[in-house]
Amino acid sequence: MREDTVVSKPMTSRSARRAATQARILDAARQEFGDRGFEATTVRGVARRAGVDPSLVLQHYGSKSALFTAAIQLPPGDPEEAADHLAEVLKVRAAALPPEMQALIRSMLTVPEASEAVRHHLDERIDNLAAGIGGPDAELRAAITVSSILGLTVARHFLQLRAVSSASDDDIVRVASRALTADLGAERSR
Amino acid sequence: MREDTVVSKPMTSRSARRAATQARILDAARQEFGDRGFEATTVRGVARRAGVDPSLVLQHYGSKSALFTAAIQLPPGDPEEAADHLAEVLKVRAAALPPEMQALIRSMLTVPEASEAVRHHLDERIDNLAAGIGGPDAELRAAITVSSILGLTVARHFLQLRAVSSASDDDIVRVASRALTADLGAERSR
DNA sequence: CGAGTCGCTCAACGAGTGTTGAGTCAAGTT
DNA sequence: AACTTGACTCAACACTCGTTGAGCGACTCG
Repeated sequence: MREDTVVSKPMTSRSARRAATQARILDAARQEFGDRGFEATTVRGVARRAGVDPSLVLQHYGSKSALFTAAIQLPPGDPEEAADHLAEVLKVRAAALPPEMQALIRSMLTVPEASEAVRHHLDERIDNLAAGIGGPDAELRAAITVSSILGLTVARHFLQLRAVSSASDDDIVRVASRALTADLGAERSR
Repeated sequence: MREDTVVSKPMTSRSARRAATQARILDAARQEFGDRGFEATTVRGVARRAGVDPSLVLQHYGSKSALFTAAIQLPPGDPEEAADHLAEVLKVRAAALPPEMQALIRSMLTVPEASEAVRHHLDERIDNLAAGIGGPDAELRAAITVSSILGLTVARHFLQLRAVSSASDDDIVRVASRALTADLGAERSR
């Protein structure tokens, strides 16, 4: 009910310490989910990585599923600022995806909740992009662009395809930007 | 089932019958792996779907992992004939992916063996496509094209993105072909 | 400084898993 | 017809999982 913003009590010892371990558990969960996926991740494994007893994990998050739900929450500001698809492409540059994003994508093919989250996330981006480009088949072309970025992300960060792993970051961004905007650009410049 | 046993063929009852149930088990395995992924698929579930005792599944295939290996084998002729990337795009048309392909893709993010199989499969296609288009960054551009097709496949058959699920098959093929060949086409028509 | 709160650990349960060896019974062989 | 083969089932093992309730012990507070 009430948030723990009690000024009279020292925040460093009790509540802060609990919040710290809670955050440590969440971090461990994101890494485990991101590395192994939902099914192969065990509560015991998360606890081990966090240096904590397995039961404590459930005292904090209730269940493995609830822990997963918490682990795949994306920071809210992130997707909005990237309304431009070019900025999306640039995200491929990062050597490693943000942990929550990696956890989300890793399980998107096997866990309905993750699948739905990715679907909504991408649908939103498609709408934003489609509104920007206009023209016939705007939504479909936006969907193709966004799907391509998804495929590129999977190929690079999860499958490690040779051609996209050996190439430099700059090359990927340059060539991918040109390829994915060749169709959209024609519409824009006229 | 009683009819089946009594009225069955007098030709080869022993080996042929065993081969038939082996094939039935494999089909059931492909569906289960394709629907749930490797981890969530149980030997008991496969056996139930095949109408067979769980232990028989392992008598035929040795282990769950070996069964998975058998289930994700792609027919050999298929990938060769699709050297042209345009034909690849057309594969998106199919309402449902071939069962072994679906099983393969479903687990590609969580099972190393599946991940490696997809990686090799796509690397091969990239090489074929790159050899065909030539020019600077040929391999990288081919990789982007192939990755885009992967993303489109995932978006359509696994995530069911609104824009690619609601659109007609023909529209997808038409718009996707144009988008993905816009960059390559310039090089071709030189 | 003693009482109590509370973050945390310990030990255990029940369910479900992959896997195995022995047993069953019809099909095939002599 | 008697015997053998082999496809298949039954029952069980060993293990890991998520989850739970009781208990410990350090820290907080009156």
